[in-house]
Amino acid sequence: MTHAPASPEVTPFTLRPCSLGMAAVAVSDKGVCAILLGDDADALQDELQRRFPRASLRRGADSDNTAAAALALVDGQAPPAALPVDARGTAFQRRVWDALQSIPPGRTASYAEIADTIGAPTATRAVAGACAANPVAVAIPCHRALRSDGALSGYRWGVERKRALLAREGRNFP
DNA sequence: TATTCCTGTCCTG
DNA sequence: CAGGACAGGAATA
Repeated sequence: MTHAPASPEVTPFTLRPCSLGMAAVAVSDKGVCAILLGDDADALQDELQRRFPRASLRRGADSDNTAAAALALVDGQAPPAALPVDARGTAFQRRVWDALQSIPPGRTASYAEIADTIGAPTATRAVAGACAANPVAVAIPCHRALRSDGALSGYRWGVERKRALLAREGRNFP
């Protein structure tokens, strides 16, 4: 993401504890545009501001339906309706994110398999980079991407959260 | 198993 | 515009 998204002046967001720690959820007029996880509320807000440098963040999404659905998803509940996602990124990143969306809960894929799926079989490492750039945790299931040898590898918001998400979906790791 | 090299994309100076 | 960082993977010894 070279330049700032030409987002509207005001981006409503909400910040609250969840089963995975603290979650920050921001919504645009097109859907949820950020789901960030962490431990510290202030740090999360800083990260949100870093992702949307031109947006003036406004804390007021607490009663927003989309934000509520996103938080339900983070807590492991099925959202009442399909959750609209507004994931901004480069063309390459969106191809990776689309591929991730096609992995059902309880299943996983290796970075190499994803690279193959999007037609860039030698770009496995770039795929990992795109996963790390995923702005919408859980909604785009980048936690279902594993290394070819089955190892958990890494997770932008902590390997422990990745392990917890996979365990919730029925996959357990030592 | 550990080391080394190759890899594509994105960010920063 | 160049250089470096990286959630990988394959080849090598």
